[in-house]
Amino acid sequence: MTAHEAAGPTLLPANAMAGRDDPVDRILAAAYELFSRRGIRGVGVNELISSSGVSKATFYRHFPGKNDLVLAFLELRDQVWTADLIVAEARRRGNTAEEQLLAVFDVFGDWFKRTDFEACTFINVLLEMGPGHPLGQASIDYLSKIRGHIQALAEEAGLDRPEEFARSWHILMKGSIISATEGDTLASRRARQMARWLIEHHRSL
Amino acid sequence: MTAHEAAGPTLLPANAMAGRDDPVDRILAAAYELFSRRGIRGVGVNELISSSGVSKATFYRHFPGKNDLVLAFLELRDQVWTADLIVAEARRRGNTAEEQLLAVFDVFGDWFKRTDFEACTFINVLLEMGPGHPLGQASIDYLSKIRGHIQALAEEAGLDRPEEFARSWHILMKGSIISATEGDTLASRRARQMARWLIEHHRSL
DNA sequence: ACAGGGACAGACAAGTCTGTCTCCATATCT
DNA sequence: AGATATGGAGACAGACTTGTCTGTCCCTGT
Repeated sequence: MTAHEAAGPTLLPANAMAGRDDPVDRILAAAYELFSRRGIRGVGVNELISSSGVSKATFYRHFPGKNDLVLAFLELRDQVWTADLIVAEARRRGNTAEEQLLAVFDVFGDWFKRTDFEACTFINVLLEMGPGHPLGQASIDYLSKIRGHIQALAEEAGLDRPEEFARSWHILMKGSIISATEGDTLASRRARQMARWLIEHHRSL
Repeated sequence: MTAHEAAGPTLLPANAMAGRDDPVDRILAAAYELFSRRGIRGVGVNELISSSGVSKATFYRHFPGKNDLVLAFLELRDQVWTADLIVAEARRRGNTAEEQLLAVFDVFGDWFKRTDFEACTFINVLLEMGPGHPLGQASIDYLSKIRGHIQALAEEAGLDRPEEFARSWHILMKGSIISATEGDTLASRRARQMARWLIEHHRSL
């Protein structure tokens, strides 16, 4: 076991991590790029290491297996895509909580138009591996985390039954993503319209 | 074997276990069973032939390659699942065209509760292979065929802008399927509620 | 009766995958 | 300086994958 944490604080000089690129970062960057675009089974370890300029031994020193890298990738995707790209951007675009909710589909609209649009990683992995697989389960957890963001916004907006609201809302999000993958770049507008009706019915009670 | 043909309306075609003589039928039956449950890349040719009791030479005599079998499987799935299990059943359950439209989500509700629920094959293959792959394109075609059924019902119901209606409706169908894959068996009810609002807004010209 | 086609069985080729291993260079710590 | 840890490059193993090929059997048409 690589036991180097037993030493005191900052026994490693600062230039050790400042000078070169961390191999873990390079691996994760390559994993994000390749897994997002071509799925899990569509990318092999050999391509992963050659694409990140890391040796195979180094790869397996930092990750016990491919599955562990996928788990790290999903975590990274949750931070980069879910939190920073979707939720934070939607909160930035709207003033009220309701506006921020609807802005999710405006962000989707821009996202759908991107040439490198690659659908939702968590849905992809869930369907690719199945709900029984550990990676499928992890994807389900991250999807429910997305639903948690929606539920939080619904509570801020004072909407009725926020958990049920978030589940219905999530149906619109996922459905529009699949439709966009089919080529319907206007799916975000259709989902946004239905989302507005959903808000109205959770407002009056 | 997986004993699930004993319970009620099975997802398998009636001749799945029957055509004991024709090798093509056996291959297609095994393909339907395995591809539906574990995806395309999750099932190899060797398992396919051993599961159907057909020799490898026989397999390749009838299908030039695995892709051709997948195309035949998608066609079979369109007939068995889309046409017979969903559309025909929904039309049977409702009296008016509007009732038949809403009945789609009632059929979904029963389908979601099945233990062998395996999500929508066309979505699975589309996300697994990508929109650029021939199999992904074929899946897109079959998905648009499903949308055609919805559009036809919308026209029978005299709804406004039936093509746009069908696209929005399809978002609800696909989104609820993903949610059901995550474990939300009540996704059909949520989608049905939103579907009702969609009908109302396409009724008033 | 006999020839031929279809099907079964399985070896085999060529390539893929994940994961382990060795060899060597380099950089830091004692 | 010597010891230790980390990195790159790549050979290697074993288990896959798709697809081809060689046999042997059986069933059917003439």
